[in-house]
Amino acid sequence: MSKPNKSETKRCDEAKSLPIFQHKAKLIQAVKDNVFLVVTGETGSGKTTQLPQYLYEAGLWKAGKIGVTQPRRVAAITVAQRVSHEMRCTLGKEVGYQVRFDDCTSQDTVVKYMTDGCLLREILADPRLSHYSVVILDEAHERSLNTDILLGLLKKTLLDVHKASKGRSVPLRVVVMSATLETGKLSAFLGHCPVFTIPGRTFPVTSRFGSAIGPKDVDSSSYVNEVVRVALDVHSGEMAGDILVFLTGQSEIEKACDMLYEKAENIDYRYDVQDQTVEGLLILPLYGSMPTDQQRQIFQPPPPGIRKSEAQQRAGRAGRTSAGKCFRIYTNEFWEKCMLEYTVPEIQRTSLTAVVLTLKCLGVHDVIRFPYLDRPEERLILEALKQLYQCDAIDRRGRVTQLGELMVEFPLHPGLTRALLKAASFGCEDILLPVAAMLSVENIFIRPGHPEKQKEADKKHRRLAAKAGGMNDFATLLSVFQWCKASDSPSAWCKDHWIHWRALKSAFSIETQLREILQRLQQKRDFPVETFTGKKSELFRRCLCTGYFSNVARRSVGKIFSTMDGHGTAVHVHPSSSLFEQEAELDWVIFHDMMVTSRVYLRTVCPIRYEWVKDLLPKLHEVDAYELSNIAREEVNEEELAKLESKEAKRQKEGSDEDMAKKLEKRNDEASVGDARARYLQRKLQRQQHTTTTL
DNA sequence: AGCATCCAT
Repeated sequence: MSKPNKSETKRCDEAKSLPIFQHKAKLIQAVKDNVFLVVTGETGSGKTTQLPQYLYEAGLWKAGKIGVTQPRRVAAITVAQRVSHEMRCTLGKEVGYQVRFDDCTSQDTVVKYMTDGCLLREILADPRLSHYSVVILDEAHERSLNTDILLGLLKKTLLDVHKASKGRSVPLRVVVMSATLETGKLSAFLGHCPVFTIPGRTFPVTSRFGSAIGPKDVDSSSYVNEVVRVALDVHSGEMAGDILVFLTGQSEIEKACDMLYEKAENIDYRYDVQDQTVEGLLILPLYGSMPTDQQRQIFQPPPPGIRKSEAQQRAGRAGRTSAGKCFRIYTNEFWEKCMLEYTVPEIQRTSLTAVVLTLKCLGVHDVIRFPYLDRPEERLILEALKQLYQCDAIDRRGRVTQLGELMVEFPLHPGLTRALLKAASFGCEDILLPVAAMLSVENIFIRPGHPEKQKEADKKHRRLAAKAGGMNDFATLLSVFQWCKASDSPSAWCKDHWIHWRALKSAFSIETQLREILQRLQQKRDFPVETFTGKKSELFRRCLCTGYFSNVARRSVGKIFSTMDGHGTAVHVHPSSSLFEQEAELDWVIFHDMMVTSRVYLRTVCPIRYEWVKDLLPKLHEVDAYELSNIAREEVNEEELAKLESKEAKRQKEGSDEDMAKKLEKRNDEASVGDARARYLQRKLQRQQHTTTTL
């Protein structure tokens, strides 16, 4: 008897003992009978691993692939591994996965796990998803931006029966899997589709609050210490059993592991980032191997932004095999006063520029009335539309331009893509590709907590910036990329210069990916080619200006800058910038992003000359954003439209010689008129939306 | 004079 056989049998028994197994036939029927189906069940009910297998066994794959999306890469990969194991096939054959930089699928793949972003990319190439028989959106309650967009797209495409049958012999089926809390809302959104609940066996969980973290400690960043302290208390004071600890990220997990190792070498622990409901899960078996129905214990730190709904869901994990206890490290008062009920969905708190371009490229022109599960503020949509117009991705009627069709191919913020394409048109993409990649990864500069080491790191970083020419943070990023890449030992180089090697490695992969996309697009006949006539030393910054001219700021008094986006926000150069303390020498700058902490800071900054943006700046204000979303033509009457057009003509006549800053101030009044109209339209839309969902 | 979330294409 060989070991693999034994474990396979065990795994098979495990699958049959899962709560979902008893509902197999009914589930398959429910998927077959409905275009939309919501499935809910506790973590561990087996819905993620088993449902796709049931659908496979039922033969759905013959009509097209069974696709399953996950909000996170690790989840997509590890679930695919497990399912291929359970189905006894090689990963990448019948069962595969696709995440960015890692496509483990083949011609034979019929059960495909992937990130939600990957499926969105696939829809761009094949809007009808003609290779799929069923798409399962998993973890919909997490409300990731891409899952929300997929939900809206699939609703829009499939609820329209006419469209659904067009170009497809078998209608696509959509299963949305979610935690119990969100199912009513999801069902209503999807035309009141049925909800299939997999009842889970759960045992009572008693929760108790801690004493260390109260309302005054909202910013407490050292909560890991408290977690470790409570873990050790539970370890020595409570009955035997497993302990689960929820932590916010990889670095917190590492920190906790280090501390535990220092304080209690005898504890056997491992961490596991495969769990789908948390970012990191630390498992501490207390006394060697445990019986399975041991009392389970959990405690929850208050990571910045954790919500009551998430905390409650996690506490439920303690009651999966027997009664359990949940130890929270924060006080009852903290729970009452500091924690929100739910997370604001990502779609309502992020820049929508890239998403709106994707929608437009998919033929969704009226992006304001797109069916959003939770509608983002109209202001955010209009802002995205304006930015797309400004970087030539859409024309003034809101139609995607040839350039926009090229831009959507890049996994970048459209402004950055615009700068890259400008450089490519001059044949100098080599200076922009690394910058685009470096701006796509997390901060590459390490800043240790230890004061001495911090000084040392800051010094090294300043030296790098100076060596790169100084006074241009974009150029610093380019140089760091090139130096590291050219080094004999890139990882040692990073260590020496206090640079995140992991971040740089991913910047290298991203640069390669961007280069490949660019090369593919350059084969096309309509790829823009231009000749640069200015000074060679200005080429780099001129390219950046093409993409970033909506991020222009001008120094007003002292170290205070004012943004030129019409808001006139007072901003400062971030202390990490090579332009910090050089403000007196500056006049106009462009910046990559703004960060709000004690002040509004500009991060990644570069000085420019006013002449470079002079002709571009009026574009920030000359257009009516409603028209960009195709709403003006349908909603505003003829008279209003005529008024708008004459106003626009007047603006264009104003010319650009007058002092830009003064002009922008003047427009604040005009903006308030626009706002009033925006509110009116918003109300009207809400009424319409209400009618749609209650139909 | 003073810097911080995480995930994803």
